[in-house]
Amino acid sequence: MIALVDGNNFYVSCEKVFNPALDGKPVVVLSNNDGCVISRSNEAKALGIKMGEPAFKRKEFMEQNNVTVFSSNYTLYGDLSNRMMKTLQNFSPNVEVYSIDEAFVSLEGITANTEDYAHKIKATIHKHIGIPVGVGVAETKTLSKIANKIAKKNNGVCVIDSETKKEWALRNTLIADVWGVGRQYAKKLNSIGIITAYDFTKLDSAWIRKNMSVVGLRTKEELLGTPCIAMEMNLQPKKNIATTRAFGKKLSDVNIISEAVSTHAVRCAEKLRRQKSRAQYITIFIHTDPFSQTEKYVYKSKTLTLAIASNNNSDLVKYAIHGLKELFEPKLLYKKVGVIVSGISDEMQVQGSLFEGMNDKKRDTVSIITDQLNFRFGKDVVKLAVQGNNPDWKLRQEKLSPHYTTRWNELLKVKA
DNA sequence: TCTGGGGTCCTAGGACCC
DNA sequence: TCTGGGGTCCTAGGACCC
Repeated sequence: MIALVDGNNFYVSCEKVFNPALDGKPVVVLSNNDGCVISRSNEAKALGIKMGEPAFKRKEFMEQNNVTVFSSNYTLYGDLSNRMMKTLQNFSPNVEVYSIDEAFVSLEGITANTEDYAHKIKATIHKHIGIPVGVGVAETKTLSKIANKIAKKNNGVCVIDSETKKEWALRNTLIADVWGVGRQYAKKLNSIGIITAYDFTKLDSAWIRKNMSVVGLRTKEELLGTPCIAMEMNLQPKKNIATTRAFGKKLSDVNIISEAVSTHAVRCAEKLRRQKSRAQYITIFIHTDPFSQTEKYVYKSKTLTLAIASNNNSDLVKYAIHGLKELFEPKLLYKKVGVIVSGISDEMQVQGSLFEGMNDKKRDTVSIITDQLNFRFGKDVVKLAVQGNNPDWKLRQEKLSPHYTTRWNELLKVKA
């Protein structure tokens, strides 16, 4: 059996850990740049605030209804997530961290009563981290996702361990809510009369193969109880790494945009070094405001091949700036730039270049020491001059909560 | 005025090889 | 006049996930 443990309204729940007075009140967390609503408390959902809604459209409504609003604080959520995953590892040696707020936990070899065990997991996470979770248990990942959804409507735990329960669960789950079935497939399936997960398990496999590829076929088998999606316990290195941000305000100055691009490139380099990889390609993209009524939308991108795969700051920045200069058109008002690195290989296995020799060890050392200093003293304490200091491209984060668990000077103060 | 930021996998079709 | 049969690699686009 596999348990899916999933934090309820995760980002909002993280904020509530340090603001217990918010319990029972409407709370939302916004995306970067305070753009869209990306996490809502149950009370906020009840008010009709939708996932992904632009915050500015709901500003007045949220003020009138005393909704507490937070900018996203990924440092905090990431830290609480790590703690949650560590706690889960006490329950099973086989934990797959699936996303920031959920994990699959293999219950293979656990002899305790499944229902009791699931309740114990839920209670322990709540006690240790302060986050409410739902636990869904079933034979396959796809079924445990369904169990988890049912759990959240009940007391937080749902175990599907018999044919009767399975059929009930499948009959009471819309096909659109099944893991692996998105909007497009749901529409197509509904149009031929497939409404529930149960209907889908009765659908002809050849039709599924033809219209939804092998991925759809796996979903059908998983719903029937045959595992097709394995547990993946080891963190796999990323095949693509991206750092992209919308600007705090629209920009047309290439020098300021260069600061943003080079900082994004450095972030990508840091992510590469963290997973001990190097990248062979770098893509730079830039675009204007896609929502603008008055200006035309312009999107451009450029992919460059590095002479030698690299993960050091100055290499990636050099290529990124080069790419930007090729894309940049004066007089346009830009809204966002991004850097994506790909062609990722192991740090230790680098193909040298016929013309440029091997990697420059000195520059790699500089990057490593920069990492150490920045980890100890704070992000970008040591940086390249081109990264600059102009605030215009930086995110809007007007409602940011403190970094309660990761910065000494932002620790919660308690009066006793 | 104000609309996020990451990822993965699969397939078809074209270009190429013998 | 007749024009096979087997592969691989790459890319763009489309679907999905959080």
